[in-house]
Amino acid sequence: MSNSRNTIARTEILNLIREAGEALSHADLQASLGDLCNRVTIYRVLDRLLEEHLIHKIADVDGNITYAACHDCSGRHLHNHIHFRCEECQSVTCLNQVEPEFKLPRQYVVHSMNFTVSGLCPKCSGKR
Amino acid sequence: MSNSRNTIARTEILNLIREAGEALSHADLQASLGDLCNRVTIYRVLDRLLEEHLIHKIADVDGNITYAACHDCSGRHLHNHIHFRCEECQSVTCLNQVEPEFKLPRQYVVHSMNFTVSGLCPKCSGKR
DNA sequence: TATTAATTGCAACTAAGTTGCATTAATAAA
DNA sequence: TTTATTAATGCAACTTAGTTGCAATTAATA
Repeated sequence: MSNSRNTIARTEILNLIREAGEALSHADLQASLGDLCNRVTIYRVLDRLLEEHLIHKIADVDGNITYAACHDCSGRHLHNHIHFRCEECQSVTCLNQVEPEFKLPRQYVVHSMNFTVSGLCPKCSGKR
Repeated sequence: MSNSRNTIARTEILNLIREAGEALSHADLQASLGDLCNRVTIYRVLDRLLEEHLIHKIADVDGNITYAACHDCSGRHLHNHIHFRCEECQSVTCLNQVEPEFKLPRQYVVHSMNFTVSGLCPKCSGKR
């Protein structure tokens, strides 16, 4: 059971993230939401949605943070899929079907992963 | 040929990064350097070292940036090894021997990668 | 040694994220 | 339905991270 409340800001932010074709930054959300809520509220709602495993956080190699919807994280919240950041159109997308394989020495305990590849997305590489 | 100059700040920063057993943040460097140079200089030296492919940049899932030495990047500067961030001791290390395997759809053009796994490092997982 | 341009320090600035606190409002209980 | 409880919000102020312009300095070359 959750004591998280269904507020307008929460509903709107979750909808925006779920319906976006790509991962959204705090700035993206703020632009879309206009004055529906304060920018601090956006930070706090994002924190809650992360805790509730409804969204996940993505950092590219420069530390830029974006957020994308979780698809099936009720059980485990591992997100071992690859994210792609396009250097041309700046979009960040989840490649849910691409799971990297790797093997760490036994003593390492893995809690979470952040795999981001940068380059040109299909749309932008085609334009060249 | 390079028109980059061998200054005291550059030499010291590169030494610190090369001799550290783990990746260093701007704050780590500033703490070690004391007043050897201005904090702005550290940012600028790091940018130069990145351009010269002597170090690489690592972002963990929270967007925290650290820097580690490159080992053999004269040819390609791809850094497709895994980085591990320990949630206990906060250290970030390069696992140079661990290269993840994955396959992107053909249209994607890859320029750089950022793979960071978080959890407990061998030292900290042993203490439990 | 003199010249040139890369590098630095400084101050001021922008951008990103956090905190405390009074107010508002979603939910559960009466 | 009304009331009580406490999660959530707005606001202002703050911290932290990184950037920029410019004058002064200094490494490297001639």
